Amino acid sequence: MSEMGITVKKSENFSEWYTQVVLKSGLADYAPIKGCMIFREHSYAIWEKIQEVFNKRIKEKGHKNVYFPLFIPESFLKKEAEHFEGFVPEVAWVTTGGNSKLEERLAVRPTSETIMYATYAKWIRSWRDLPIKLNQWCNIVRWETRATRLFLRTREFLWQEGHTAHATKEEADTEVIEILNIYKDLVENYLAIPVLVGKKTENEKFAGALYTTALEALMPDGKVLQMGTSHNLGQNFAKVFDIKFIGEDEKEHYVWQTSWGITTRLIGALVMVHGDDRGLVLPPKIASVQTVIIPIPYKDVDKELILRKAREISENLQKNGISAVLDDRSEYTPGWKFNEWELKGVPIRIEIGPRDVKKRQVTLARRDTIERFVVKEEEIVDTVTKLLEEIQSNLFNKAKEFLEDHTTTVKTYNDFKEALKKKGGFIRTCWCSNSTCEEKIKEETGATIRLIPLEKEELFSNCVYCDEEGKEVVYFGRAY
RNA sequence: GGGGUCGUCGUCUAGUUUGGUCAAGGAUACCAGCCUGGGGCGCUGGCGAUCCGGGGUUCAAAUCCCCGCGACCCCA
Repeated sequence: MSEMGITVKKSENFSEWYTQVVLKSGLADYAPIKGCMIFREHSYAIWEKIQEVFNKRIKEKGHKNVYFPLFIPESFLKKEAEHFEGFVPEVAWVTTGGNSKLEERLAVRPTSETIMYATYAKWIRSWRDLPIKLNQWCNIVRWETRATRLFLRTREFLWQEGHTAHATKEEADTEVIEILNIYKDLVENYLAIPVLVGKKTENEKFAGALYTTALEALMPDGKVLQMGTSHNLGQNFAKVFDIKFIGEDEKEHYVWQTSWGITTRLIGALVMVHGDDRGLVLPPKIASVQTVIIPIPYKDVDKELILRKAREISENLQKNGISAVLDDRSEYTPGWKFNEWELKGVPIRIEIGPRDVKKRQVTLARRDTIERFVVKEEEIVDTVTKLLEEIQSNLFNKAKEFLEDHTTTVKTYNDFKEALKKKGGFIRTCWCSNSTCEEKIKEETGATIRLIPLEKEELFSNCVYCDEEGKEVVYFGRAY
């Protein structure tokens, strides 16, 4: 047996399993630069699917896509002090152009607030210029010094960053929540990954924001992964970049801004949450190939007949909006193909051999459960359509169950530590809102407050750390 | 942030402990030819590695020492 398949079990060595799935399924490869990766066809197709879904949703809301420069002058980055402090440790700098040293060094964007907002200041004069609702899909560089992981933490990654400017705080608040909801819909209904949504604490918020909201998902190893963020920037950037408008009241006002993003990290989450010992398992709605048809020809039977049937099925599926690939490569055996497509996570496999042709049927195999059954020819489209939906919801439900199983409510610090150690996951508890307690807990356990739920939950105890009066219910966890 | 492991044909690896047997062995992939086809099938032949890079020790280095580069794992 070769080393082509996954050689470790997800349950036995999660890290190693993850790396193998990513590499062997053809999602990604290492680049010859430390901490950088290659997004191969398979992962880029997933990214394009994410783009497709998200673009559609924000365009419906009136957002437009743009592209701003990769380089940001140092002076821009420095304008908002908190923002600069937050990002400077991991900024990559361009100091030389050709043979000449630059007068002012340029940051390779770690995020584009500053370069975009310098321009917003130029564009905005009147309340009639508002709101501005722009988004860009681009690459980002953050010079990580910590250990990097494919998709999860790399020095360069792809993302989408939305940047809006509004006349009032209320409008900005609404924007933040609407985007958060679009993210939740994308992640839960397409990627089939359940999330918790909420607000970040002061310690965890975006550098320079008024407040940050986020989606957090639970990975099978009990660690928490942030799946997207949406910030209300308040007027912090408006004040330093001088983004002002004359309102209907004939007075001068600073704009209220938001920014929000999701990254290619989502693909890493997809691998971790749904993958199994055979490789990737893709939710049908995000899979670029939803069905693969594998003809099984024998020497003594009419190969053409089988192929013709296979083609017919493929066309029929595509006519009905189901993506299908006919794998008619004669140089590989059916068994070989089964393994390859399973590794790549294709939701449904359709086998068609002499047995099937004779009985006017096909054999279906679903990737999520590895079940196999026979379907009559005329029922293929209906069955596949239903099965795709079923796989989609099955994946979500399984992940949801895991999330619920691994969310523990505690009242005491001892229970907190025990739950974290034994199960990991989310620890739901009460907190006094004092950042000292938050920091102490982080120091002692490595867990941080991932979220304060948007809809306030009813208090049930004192602060889990200091035992002073509890002010809010929060969710702790160890984050990636 | 702390600790550990590792780097040998495209890939996975044997060899490193104890320097000489290594002009580096195997498997897989790849190429040619057969055979096949409902789970990575089989047979024959072929191609393929200045042992991650640099320096040092030595009569002799894949093996020992130093520096660098890169990757992985574990813990917080």
